[in-house]
Amino acid sequence: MTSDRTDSARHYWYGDGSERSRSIAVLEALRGFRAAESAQRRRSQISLGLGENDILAMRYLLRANEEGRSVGPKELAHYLGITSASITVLLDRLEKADRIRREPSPFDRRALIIVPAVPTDEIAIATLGEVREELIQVIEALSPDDAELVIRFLAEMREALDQIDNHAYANEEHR
Amino acid sequence: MTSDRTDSARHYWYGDGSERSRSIAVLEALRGFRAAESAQRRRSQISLGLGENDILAMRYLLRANEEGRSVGPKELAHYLGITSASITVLLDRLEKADRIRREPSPFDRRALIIVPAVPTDEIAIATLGEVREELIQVIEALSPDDAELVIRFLAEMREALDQIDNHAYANEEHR
DNA sequence: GACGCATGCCTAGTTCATCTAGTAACGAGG
DNA sequence: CCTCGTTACTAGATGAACTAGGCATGCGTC
Repeated sequence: MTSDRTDSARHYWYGDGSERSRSIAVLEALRGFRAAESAQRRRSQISLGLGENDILAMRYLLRANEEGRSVGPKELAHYLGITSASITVLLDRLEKADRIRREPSPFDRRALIIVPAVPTDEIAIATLGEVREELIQVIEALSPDDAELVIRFLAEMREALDQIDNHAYANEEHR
Repeated sequence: MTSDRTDSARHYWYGDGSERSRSIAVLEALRGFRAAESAQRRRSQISLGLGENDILAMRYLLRANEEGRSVGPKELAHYLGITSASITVLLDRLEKADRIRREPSPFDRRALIIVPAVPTDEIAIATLGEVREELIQVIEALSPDDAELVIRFLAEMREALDQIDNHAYANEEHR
């Protein structure tokens, strides 16, 4: 296994106007946003008693459910990037809180399918959960076209991330 | 086994064209990106042995250092949104790994200043660290103006987040 | 100068979500 | 039947955060 990978294009520091330096500036901005967001999340003590991964899991499940697709623990674990042991505990939590049910898979008696036990609107709640007006204002300052651009950019970044290690559940089809 | 991938069926239940729904779509996109990013981070086991907050801390320190500003544990803790107890442990880790030194503050003998003990280039490494070409490609597909827009948007979101709970350290490093 | 209170960092002990390792049941193939 | 890989779970350990409290120093007041 070639475990190197840090050898690629390591041109140090920016300041010029190259594409590379623009890319780094964008990555910096993303990371800065992430830092601020998780700091804010910690400061406000995660209101709903739902952890980060719990919310992400519910979003994934509800969306899959809307598409008529069923999801098992393994797929969910891979999506979240956690191990099979962790997903079991996570599902225990969600099941105890009556947010999901575990049902036997009709095709494979070892496997489960996870059925969300809350209305789809809950996605909105989970998404909005702790949204502050301050953020909404920043977003609404964007023109519709700009908002569209931001959304598309983030979605493409997400897909790129998903494809980095993920050969099992994401067929490529590069957009 | 081969479960279909759901590609962008981004039809939301709130599919009107209102400003509110645009805002929610943007928040969704941000959260989706975050999900993918942290999953990816976990999958690739955080190459450097540095945790998330450790990297953010080093970035903050190195940048402050470049600006000729010195940072103490308290400020850093507030930036990361963690407690003073946690920052002590974090600094212990970084100091043991020879990434920082603790030096007495010349002004206040109770206080410390934290001096990064690695070259500034390390910012680039910390930023690029696990960056894959896939992401760079997405970013480079943006026009310069669009990249500018994305950066500005993310910076404004970060500021909004900082201001939600944060009245103390409103230092801005926005360049 | 000596007191009281505030501040900055650290220590001790706990909690919580993750991990690794190992187990039981099932599916597919010889 | 056996064997091997897969799926979900259990048990115990780890690590990074938290709360509560301790010491030293700084600063205002007498």
